Amino acid sequence: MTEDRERLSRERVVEAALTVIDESGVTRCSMRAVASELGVEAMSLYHHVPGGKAEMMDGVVALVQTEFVSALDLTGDWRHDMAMFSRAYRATLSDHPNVVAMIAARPSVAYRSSTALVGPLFSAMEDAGFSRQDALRAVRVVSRWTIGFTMGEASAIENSAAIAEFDEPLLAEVFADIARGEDEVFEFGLEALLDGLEARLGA
Amino acid sequence: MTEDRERLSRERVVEAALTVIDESGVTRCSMRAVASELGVEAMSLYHHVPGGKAEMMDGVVALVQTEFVSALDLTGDWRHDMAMFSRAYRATLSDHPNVVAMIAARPSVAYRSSTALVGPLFSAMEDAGFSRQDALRAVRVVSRWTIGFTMGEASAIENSAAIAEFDEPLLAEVFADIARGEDEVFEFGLEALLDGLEARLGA
DNA sequence: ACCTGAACACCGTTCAAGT
DNA sequence: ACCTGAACACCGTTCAAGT
Repeated sequence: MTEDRERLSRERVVEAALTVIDESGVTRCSMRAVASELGVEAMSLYHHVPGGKAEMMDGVVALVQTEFVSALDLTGDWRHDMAMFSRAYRATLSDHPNVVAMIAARPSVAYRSSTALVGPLFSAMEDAGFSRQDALRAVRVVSRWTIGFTMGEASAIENSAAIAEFDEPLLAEVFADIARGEDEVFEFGLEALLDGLEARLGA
Repeated sequence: MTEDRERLSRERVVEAALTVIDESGVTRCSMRAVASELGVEAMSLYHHVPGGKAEMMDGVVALVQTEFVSALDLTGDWRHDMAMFSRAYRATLSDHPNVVAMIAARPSVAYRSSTALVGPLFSAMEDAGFSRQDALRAVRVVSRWTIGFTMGEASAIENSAAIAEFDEPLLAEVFADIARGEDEVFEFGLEALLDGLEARLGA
């Protein structure tokens, strides 16, 4: 009881929003629901998140992004670091599947929370011989590949109930492949992409 | 006036929803707004879209997907067809930027509307020497890469107002690169990915 | 300074009633 | 068969009022 009476803060509001999203989905994350999670009235939130719901949701994206970036342990080897970035990103997003779509829709918020990653990754790539421009492109390509992949993954798992009901044999095969698990396909795509990027080193 | 009195149908409801989404965004696409677009009351829609808003939104995804798939002109050369698929997908999604996130969140609906594409593409890849499993994986990897890329693109353009306000020099550079246009980065990523996939032909 | 009650203009959806 | 008015249980947000 006394814990609920703890002082409200921007941080606590955003954390409560993430909790609601993880447990009940983005749709259910209303100002009223977040307030109730904190044992408070909806209107109280606006004192700590003046921008309203939009700012609160941006805060959730930044929180998840920061969590993941600060846990990275970069080595300076571009290919290793890029793969680790992609795998760790996917792992974090798997912990918060309902946040993936929010991140995908807010690239500027996501980039803003990723300075600690982007800098060292650029350096590693330029040290390896990539041009500045190709390093920029590569980071963007791998980020989006990872988000795109994980987003499909989050939705596919959610929709697995629909998998069985295909009479079209090819689609049934596609969905059976999805049901088998995504790890192999993720590694397949990641390696293909990194191979393709590495080939650009010669040119 | 008389046009507005035209008989309602599932097709007209879904088309009206797409119009509202294209013009005003997903958020504004309420049952009431779609009904108003058709000169009708919200409750009338339920007679043609019994599943309510969810079914209507699924219908919008299927409509956009079908539009794009039926316009494809496949050649049987896997690399050419895969590139064309990705480019055409991106082009269609650029015409409906507000629909991208909806598609990304409904992979099963999207696949269901893509039979005409998936079949020939598999054949072309198997003819070229890919295993069935690698063909499956490749299609999924390229689909998701394209969706992930286009989704970031749609959001980045929307958020371009935020580009200028970076004091962090690296992020400013990233956003300047984004502002320069995405075509080059798209082609860079697509070619890298296809190169990586082609390399799997040897293994 | 921080929290809140009441109110406003919206939602999706149900259901009984109209034609 | 098709359309609709009224109603229900929700939204985000404002604003004046409380402490």
